[in-house]
Amino acid sequence: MAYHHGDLAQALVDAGLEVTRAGGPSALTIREVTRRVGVSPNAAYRHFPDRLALLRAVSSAIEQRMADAMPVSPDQGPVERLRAVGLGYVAFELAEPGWFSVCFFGDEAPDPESLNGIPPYVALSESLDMLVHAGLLRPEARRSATWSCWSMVHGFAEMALRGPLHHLPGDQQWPLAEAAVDAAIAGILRD
Amino acid sequence: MAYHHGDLAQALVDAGLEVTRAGGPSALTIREVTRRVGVSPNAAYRHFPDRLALLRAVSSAIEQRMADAMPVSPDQGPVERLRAVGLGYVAFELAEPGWFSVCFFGDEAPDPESLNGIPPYVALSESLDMLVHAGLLRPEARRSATWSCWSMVHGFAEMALRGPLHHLPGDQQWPLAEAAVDAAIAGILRD
DNA sequence: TGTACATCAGTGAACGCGCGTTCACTGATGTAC
DNA sequence: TGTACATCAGTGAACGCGCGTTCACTGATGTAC
Repeated sequence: MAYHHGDLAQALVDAGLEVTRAGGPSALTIREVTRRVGVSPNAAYRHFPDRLALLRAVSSAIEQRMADAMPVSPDQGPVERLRAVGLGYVAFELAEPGWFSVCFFGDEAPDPESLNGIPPYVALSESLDMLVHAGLLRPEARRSATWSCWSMVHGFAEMALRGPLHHLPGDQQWPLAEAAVDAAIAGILRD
Repeated sequence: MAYHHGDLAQALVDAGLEVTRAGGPSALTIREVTRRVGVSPNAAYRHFPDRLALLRAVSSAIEQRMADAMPVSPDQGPVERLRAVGLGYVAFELAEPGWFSVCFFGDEAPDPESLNGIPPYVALSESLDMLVHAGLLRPEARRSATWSCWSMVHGFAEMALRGPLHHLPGDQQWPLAEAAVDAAIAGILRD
């Protein structure tokens, strides 16, 4: 209605969330996003210098939603907590594969420093700290355990989303996900 | 030299191997591949009905190379064998990420039946069978163990290739890969 | 063995697509006096 | 309070790109008699 949109930047990010939800990072194009908002393509350049800048803004918005979608209940033992974090990760990646790709496997990999701002990484870290504190995980195995756990859940989600488990219906995927998470946990615990 | 190329189909597949090696499945375009062979774009349509058909042919060629690159030595115990298979998988994916994406995570996921033609899957299967036979793996856990192991190695490779371990130099990645594979094995074995 | 002819395997030009981005512009908004 | 003017936030058209694919074609090859 107004010639000036009001908050076009936010509207573009919202549209970006829509398109990446279904199609991942490559689905975000300046033209499609502006089309959805009902604005000319180059209007976007008033708010973002180029496509990548818009994609980064969308990525940040997704990280926020990820945090909201993966709450941790505090009254759990360390093993149960780690299990919940792992299954939460798989569930979120299966539920929102497009958004997931944007954050972790888009055009640029997250660098080690920025990991602390990424909710599932923080949740994983805390769970492992609790395991060490409880004497269930050897301190010197703490670091590699991070990557073993993350590898397992992410690998499983990839199998289910784009890999050989893709053809399996969801209710048959889930028990396999649980088995994978349990195997990862059993594999890192102190003998 | 000859107007008729001789074996254009094979030449196109070879060029496809080149481009996908560096750029993965999306790097395979009719125009780029024909350009490399020095032939007009539509010459490809004499040999392949469309782009996807060519991509499939390239994918088959890669599977063959994968088999050659991952030999199994027969004089190993089942656990050592599984470990070697897992580390071989990680090593190949790290060495040839582009090719890897073509086979497992290209435009179409491999369906369950065709898995038996895929070398690393076969090697994994055999190792797990040996574990069951040796009494180290419960038979009813055999199926889920397949996916747990595969998830771990694939997930780790993704972490190292495109994920948060990307910035780590290779010699620091490898111990983490070994820890991940060992965790997967320990996690699936009979308690 | 020679030759007519079918077929095979290419060519060159073009179509239509969607993309990111730039250009010159204009109407709406806010602000200084 | 009114007004001149700067700035802001859009528009519409266009450029150049690479893509898959199709069209009508032509030179090379092989084969039947």
